[in-house]
Amino acid sequence: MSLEKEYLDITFLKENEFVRKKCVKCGKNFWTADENREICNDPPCSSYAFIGKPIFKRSFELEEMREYYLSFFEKRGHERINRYPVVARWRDDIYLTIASIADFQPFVTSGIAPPPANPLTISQPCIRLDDLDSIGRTGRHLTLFEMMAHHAFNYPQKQIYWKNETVAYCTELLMELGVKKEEIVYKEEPWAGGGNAGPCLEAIVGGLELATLVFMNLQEDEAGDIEIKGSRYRKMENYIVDTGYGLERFVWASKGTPTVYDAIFPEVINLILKESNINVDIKDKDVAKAVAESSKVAGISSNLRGQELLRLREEVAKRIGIDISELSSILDPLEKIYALADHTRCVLFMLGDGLVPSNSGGGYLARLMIRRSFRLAEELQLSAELADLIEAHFKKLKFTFEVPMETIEEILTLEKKKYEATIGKGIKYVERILEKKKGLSKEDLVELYDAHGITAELSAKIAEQKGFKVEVPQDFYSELAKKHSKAEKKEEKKVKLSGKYPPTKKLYHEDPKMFEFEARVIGCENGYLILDKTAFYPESGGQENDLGYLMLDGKKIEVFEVVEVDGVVLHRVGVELKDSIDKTVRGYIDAERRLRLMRHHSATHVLLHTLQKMFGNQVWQAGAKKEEKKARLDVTHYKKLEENEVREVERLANRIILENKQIETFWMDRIEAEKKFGFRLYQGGVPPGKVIRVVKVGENVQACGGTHCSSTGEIGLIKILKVESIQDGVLRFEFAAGDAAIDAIAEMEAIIKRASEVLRVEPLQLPKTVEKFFEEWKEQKKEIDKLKSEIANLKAENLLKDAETFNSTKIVAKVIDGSMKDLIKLAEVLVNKKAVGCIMASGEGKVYVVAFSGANVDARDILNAICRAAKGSGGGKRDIAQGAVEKLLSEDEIWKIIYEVLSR
RNA sequence: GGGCUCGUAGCUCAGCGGUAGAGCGCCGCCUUUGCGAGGCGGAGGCCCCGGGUUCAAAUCCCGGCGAGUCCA
Repeated sequence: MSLEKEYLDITFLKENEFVRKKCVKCGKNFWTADENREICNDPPCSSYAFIGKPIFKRSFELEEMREYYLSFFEKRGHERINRYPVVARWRDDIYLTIASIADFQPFVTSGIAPPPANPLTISQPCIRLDDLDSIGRTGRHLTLFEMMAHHAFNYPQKQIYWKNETVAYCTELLMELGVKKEEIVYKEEPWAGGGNAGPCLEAIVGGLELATLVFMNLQEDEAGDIEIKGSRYRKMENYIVDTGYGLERFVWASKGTPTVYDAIFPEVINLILKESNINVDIKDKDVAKAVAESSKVAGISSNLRGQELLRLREEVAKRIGIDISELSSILDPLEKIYALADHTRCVLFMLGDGLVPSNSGGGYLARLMIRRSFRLAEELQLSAELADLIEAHFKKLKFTFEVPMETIEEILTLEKKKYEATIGKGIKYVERILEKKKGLSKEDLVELYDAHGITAELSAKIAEQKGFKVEVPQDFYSELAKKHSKAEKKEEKKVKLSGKYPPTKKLYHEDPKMFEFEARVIGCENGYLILDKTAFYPESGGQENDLGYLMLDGKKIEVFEVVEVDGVVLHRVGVELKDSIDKTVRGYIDAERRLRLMRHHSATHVLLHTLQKMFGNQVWQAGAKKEEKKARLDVTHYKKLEENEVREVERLANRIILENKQIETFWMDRIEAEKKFGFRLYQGGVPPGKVIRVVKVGENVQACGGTHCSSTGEIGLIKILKVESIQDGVLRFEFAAGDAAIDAIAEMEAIIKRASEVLRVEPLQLPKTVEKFFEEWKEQKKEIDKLKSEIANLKAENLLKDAETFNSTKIVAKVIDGSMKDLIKLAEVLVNKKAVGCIMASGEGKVYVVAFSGANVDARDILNAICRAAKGSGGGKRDIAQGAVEKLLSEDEIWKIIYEVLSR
């Protein structure tokens, strides 16, 4: 089955003289009200017609256009929704918000949770980093763009609107903006992404795709009967209107500027021009023409890398009749300016929404963009700081961000320091390789980039400055890709249930201090017992599961593990109890353990709140675990804490405990909760469902399914045990609360006590004493070394006195007491005195041998001869060789062997 | 989340199974009216930690800790 017929029932198109045609160039279907149109108008079938000739009746600034759009749909019954953050914290499959529909995946689109409004309209800032190389070059690519959208979520029992209305709205909007009906083309292009798919119409005007109207009604299913782009899909029960109108493109189309960049942030472009050493006048007619032609040509090309880019330039040069090198001298710097203007806007949203730069995870994407910006700024010899550009964007955009400009500036300052350190180190490294190898191989370039962050281009530049010719190979980046292609993904193991069970009633939510309960057995599978209700807390939200036992028919059954699968709580008992179904059991929970876990859970909320209060909104929970003995909390933050800051955190957290604030838990409509408390609710991830459980600890509010104390006083105290950075930008706090804190402190005390007992000093004197001992130990070691050298000298003199002479060389053959080190020291002295010989010493169950030669014989030959005679092995260098043997030889025997070697 | 690189003197690093090194910095002496510089000498090392292999480990292998970097 195909999607072909999906387009035929859009009566609006037929009623408004739109007819379906097949593009004579690409062969794809499109709808047009222009009876003479033969091509779909989508590049490459045609090229931009709006540059220099705006397609709307007036020009719009970003905020005007956004407001125009949102109020257009508001007037037509849509509720306006505030934007979501660009950091997609409610998703575990993507780091960044890539589309407006991403706001509502997966719970709203799958029907588990209702949408915040229906229908709704939104202008959602989105970040896409897949076309990084194209940014600035194509005139249309942006890393950050706003996707204006209206969405309608239809369910079998409740339909809002579907294809007809959607196409009608789009047509009305465009016509209201001054586009003639005949200029609009709706191109059929099936859409797929994120596990969903559906028919889609692309709205194209003047060769520019302005909007995408997706009718999402399919979901991925191997057994599905519809195939799109290689995957199989089946119909969904609910169906969703997912539209995407490119705000920046609308503004571009309204202005008809050479590039989208000129249309949306001319202020920043001008600022860069002013602060850099580029003397290209973008207002100059020839320059504008070159840029406009470049955009047009790029508009009809999809792939823009390497060779393709060169061909694009040739084409542009031919069209406007200038030399390609002249064209490049205009476009090269301009493209960098555009890219920098784009990148800094993206960085503003990333950091503003609380992303902390890091060397891995989502934070890496922020660092990637920041470093690219630094590189561009360097190439443009920009005198302004990145923060200046970001502030210019900030002032223009008038958006509100969670993280203030001062913090963004501080982060950028730190990032610059790190970047400069990396480059500085890298340059030295390149120079060292050049020194050694007199050139750079492809492998060197790959390693320099992969392990040291030095781009191949920079390496080549440094090499050139040192007088070496290095070419960056064409397949450089594919070589890299090869290195990285090995990644594998682990499947999370989940218990599979064969039967169907109703969701378990969770008694632990009703009363977190219920440690005994009665319930009915409703199932038993693979050693897991299923009850109709339970007070056993299953492992979730980083809180470990409860332990305890069940009483069934007077027998005690231990519960080893508790897990939750799709709302059903499973008690692992390790035995099959098929005949227990419908029987009543009584459950007993290990109360001490649960209380400790509860204290740790509440303490985690207190600690997180304290950190956010102290360090700002970029602090987000990045993971947490609550165990019986201790808990840990990972948070994002851009710098390491000083010892006194850790103390302060501990002090403030404990103050909240002293204030004995109330801890409330309640269920709340998720939309209402989001509106009231914002996305900061979702520190520990996003729970599914229409209503969510909210935990309020003092001022701190979080969505959380865990068990909690009833007031902060019950936590007792919080003791921070350790703060470490598990990766750049993520701090891990290990701490203990209540009893566990007392235990942890006692443990530390015991260690100190033991140490002070050994050293026989008061704990207060420990640091001083240890330092003193360490210093003394080092000094004594040096003294021993010195004495040993002196002894070696004396011994050597004695040995030489007694030594026999052979061919005017002193021969030493001796058995002494001493360690391997002593023997080698002695050998060193004797070699300097031009002696030849071999010394043996027995120790630790084996016999050490050292042979040495200060004359015309190889010490290794002597050693080998000894080893053969005394059963052993060894090796070394020409003047000193050492080894170990089984048998201690007599001095006569040694002498004889040396004599034999010398006589050869 | 996955991969890679690196932890040696105060700093920058070399050594990569067999005697722990260089440059800069530091200290002393000589030279110089002084500064700069030069000459001679010297101090300064748990070779990140723990285990293994080996006659022998800074060096090889495994684990940990720390730093850096690339990719998704």
